[in-house]
Amino acid sequence: MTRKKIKLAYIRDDVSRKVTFKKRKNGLMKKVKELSILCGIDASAIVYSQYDTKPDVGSCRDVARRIVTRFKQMPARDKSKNMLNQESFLRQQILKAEEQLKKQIKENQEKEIMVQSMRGSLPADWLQNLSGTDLNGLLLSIEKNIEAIEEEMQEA
Amino acid sequence: MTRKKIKLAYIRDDVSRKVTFKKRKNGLMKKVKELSILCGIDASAIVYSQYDTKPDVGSCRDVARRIVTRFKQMPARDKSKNMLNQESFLRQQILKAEEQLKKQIKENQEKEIMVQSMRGSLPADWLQNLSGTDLNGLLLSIEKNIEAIEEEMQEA
DNA sequence: GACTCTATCTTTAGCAC
DNA sequence: TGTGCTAAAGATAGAGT
Repeated sequence: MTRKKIKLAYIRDDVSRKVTFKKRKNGLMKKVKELSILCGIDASAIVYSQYDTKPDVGSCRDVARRIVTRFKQMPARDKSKNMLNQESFLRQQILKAEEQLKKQIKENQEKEIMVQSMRGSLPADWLQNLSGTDLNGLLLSIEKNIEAIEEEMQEA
Repeated sequence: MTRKKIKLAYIRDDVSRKVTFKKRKNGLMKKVKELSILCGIDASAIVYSQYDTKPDVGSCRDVARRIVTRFKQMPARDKSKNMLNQESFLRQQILKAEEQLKKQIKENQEKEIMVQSMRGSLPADWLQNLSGTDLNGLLLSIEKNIEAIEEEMQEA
């Protein structure tokens, strides 16, 4: 039995790539969950792949559980007090965020067109996975990567 | 030296929580990168925390590199052909996604109000971290968790 | 394919500086 | 705060079922 370490490079063999993907995706989601619990923070991982129809999002149920637990533990009067104070503040913040979001989408039109073009070089099976819901996440990840992509294009 | 295993629970001690956070965040980002490279897929992790002003996003430069590499390797005629075909298709998809996004935001107003209220039970330092940019991500993560939160609330 | 097993590799908790 | 160390805990590659 040779259980050696593998090189950090694209796995050519289809079977072992898929097996590795499944194992490591599980491992990653576990790590996300652990980090979230241990440090009391919100963390999530998003994995787009040919192997799943939808992008797999490791969000942590325990985050929700923690929020609700704290809410239940609060005395009733503090609950309503807190609710009212925070609500107006957060309402404004969310409205502001929505405006920014729309503005950002508009401003990114040109960039998106460029990215769309580049996506022409992706495997066809990737494109088949693009459903309406997937695309929101796709836009997010493209946005995150867009600076790196632009740098790479400079060198071309 | 006692290097024992730790329980999977919130670390009370401020110092060791922060140290653990830093170490594990690095580990997580490394894992994301490895999965992405080994399996040729797009993966990213988002970590919101008190320790960083902005949410830390582990997107993979190598994803961008791979896209551009494939693009450069393509014969010129295929490039333009591919660009045109994909562009119109993806343009439509993106427009559709934008509409859905706006609609979704509107529909989620009620849910958001409930979540805002629940956020009243969060530590004050979380709230201080809410900048305009953070909120987009926050909305995303709340959206991901909202079903879990609602289930928890049923039991309350 | 989806499990199990386990030798080996990798991550990290607890310290020390 | 940051960096380094190391033993133990944990993840996983390869193989078998």
